[in-house]
Formats: sequence, structure tokens, C-alpha cells
Amino acid sequence: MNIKEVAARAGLPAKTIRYYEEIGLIRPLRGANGYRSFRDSDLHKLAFLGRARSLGFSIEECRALLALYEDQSRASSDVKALAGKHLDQIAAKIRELQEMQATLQQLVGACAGDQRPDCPILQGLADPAGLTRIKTDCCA
Amino acid sequence: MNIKEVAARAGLPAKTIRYYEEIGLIRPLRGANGYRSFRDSDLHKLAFLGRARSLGFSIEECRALLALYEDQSRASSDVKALAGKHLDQIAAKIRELQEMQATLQQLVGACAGDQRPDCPILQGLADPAGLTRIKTDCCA
DNA sequence: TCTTGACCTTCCAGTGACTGGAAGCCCCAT
DNA sequence: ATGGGGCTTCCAGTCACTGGAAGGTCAAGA
Repeated sequence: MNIKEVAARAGLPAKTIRYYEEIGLIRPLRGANGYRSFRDSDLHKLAFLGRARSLGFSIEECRALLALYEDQSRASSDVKALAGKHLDQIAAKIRELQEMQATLQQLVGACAGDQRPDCPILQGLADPAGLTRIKTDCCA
Repeated sequence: MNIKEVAARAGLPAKTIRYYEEIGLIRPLRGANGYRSFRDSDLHKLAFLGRARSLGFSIEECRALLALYEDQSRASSDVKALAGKHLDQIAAKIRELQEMQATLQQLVGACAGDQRPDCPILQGLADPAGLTRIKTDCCA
């Protein structure tokens, strides 16, 4: 299989596949012409990587997952620990974004959005006391 | 004010402040010795930037916000539109993370996490049908 | 006066995970 | 032989910093 076909099948850009080889995630064979020659096992690894990446695992986490996947004597507790740690990171990121969202929603909600220059959003950014005041008014 | 003091007051690393000058977000004066000399207005801008960044606005969005902040004849609708677009992005990101979270939670929940190699997490990553099956089992 | 140490400067390189593009083979069909 | 698509490598850019080296400046103490 040449790179274009494996890219289509794995659902990854060819560029990304070359990059994954460069950083040692896969090691496709090479034909006499220098072209990469992908086996089914390469395709499977790439699809695995694509799914792990789409779940937000970092490249290094993907490398560890792939190593566990290939290790027949792995303990599922190791996989679960890795995934659990990642879940914690996702949860933390969600909380962080929700805090941003809440603050910003209050500012946007307080802004008239008309032709006048007065703007609680800019006031909130310029002065955290103002921002707090809005919150206080809202929740009081 | 020298950079260290303004950094402490604005709550930003000195490195970041130099970077913000480099990309034209601020233009502090210079003393005869070549040191940056920050006015109160620079400090205010830096604090503004720090808050906007902490709400997830990109540097270019911050640049636009700062321009609106300085433009006395702005329309608050412009600010509200910018903030609203950013809120949409935040909401989209949260949804994306929640989808990852849901999928990963199902996989982690199905994994025994013991000394045996059998692992639904790896199976789910290796084979989306397996992943779907888990979901189906769960929701059926 | 000299020295020490904290502070300041610039410049260069690296992060993560790609992505775009240029220059140049290779292969197949016409 | 020519054209077009596919393949190769390498370099540069993204975003928002961050670390570190090399060197100038300043104020306080011996």
C-alpha cells in the first residue's frame, strides 16, 4: 500500500503519516523506488493512533498506548491508569472552559450590544472589581 | 516602572511582556540605559491582556479587544459580537471534550484494570466496531 | 574604588502536532 | 517523449510563549 491509500483508509493526512514515521510511531517498509510500503499492521496502527488522538491523547500517550497494545503480557491496569489520568485532564479542561464560559456569559449578558461605546465586557476586562461587581449584582 | 515590577503587578511573566511588545500589543518607553519604562497605561493594558487571555481569547482577539477598548467611538455591539463568537468557540470545545469524555468513560468503565492483558480500552481503540458494541451494550 | 549580585538587554532555540510549499524523482498512459 | 499524478525530502510556519546564553547596568556594601 502506498501512502495515499493508507491515508484514505486510516483517515489521516499523508503528511501526518510521514510525521508519525519521523517520530518513530510507525516503521513502514520501503520499496526499491524509495516509496513507503505499508502493511496491514501499519494501517492498523495508524487507525489506532487516529482514534487515540481523536480522544485527545497526546502523541507520547499514544506511543505508550501503542506499546501496551503490542505487549501481549501487559496488565489492563496499566492501560486503565493511563486512560484514567487522561480522563482527569479532560475533566480539568472542561471545568476550566466552563469557568471561562460562565464569566464571559455574564459579561456578554450585561452588554447592550448597541451603537453606544459603553461596554461591560471591556469594563470587566479592564477592571476585575467591575467584573466582580457584575457577578455580585447578578447573584445577589 | 521596570519590567519586574510591572510583571508582578500585572500578574504576567516578564518574558511574556517582552513578547507582547515584540508583537506590538504594547509600546513601553525606553530609559537612557535601554531599559523598558512602563507607564500606568502600559500596566493597565497588560492587566487587560492578562484577563482577556485568561478568558481564552487568542492574541489576535486580544489585539482587537484592546483596539476597541482604546477606541472611544466604538460600538458595544462590536465588542459583544467578538465575545459572542468566542463564547461559541468555547461551547464547541466543551462539547468536543465532553464527547471524548463520554467515550473514554465507557471504555474505562468496561476495563477490569487487573493483571490480565484483556482490555476493552485497547480493543476500542483498535476496532471502532468494538467501541460501538460497548456503547450499544451500554445503552441498549 | 572595587566587587558582588540582582536586574536588565538581545538573540536563538525549543515546545506540540502538525501543515504548506518548493524542488525534484518515479511511474504509467498516451 | 510528454504529461500528470504520486512519491520523496527538506525547510519554514503555526501559536503563545519559555528557557537559556551572553553581556550591559545599577545600587549596596567592604
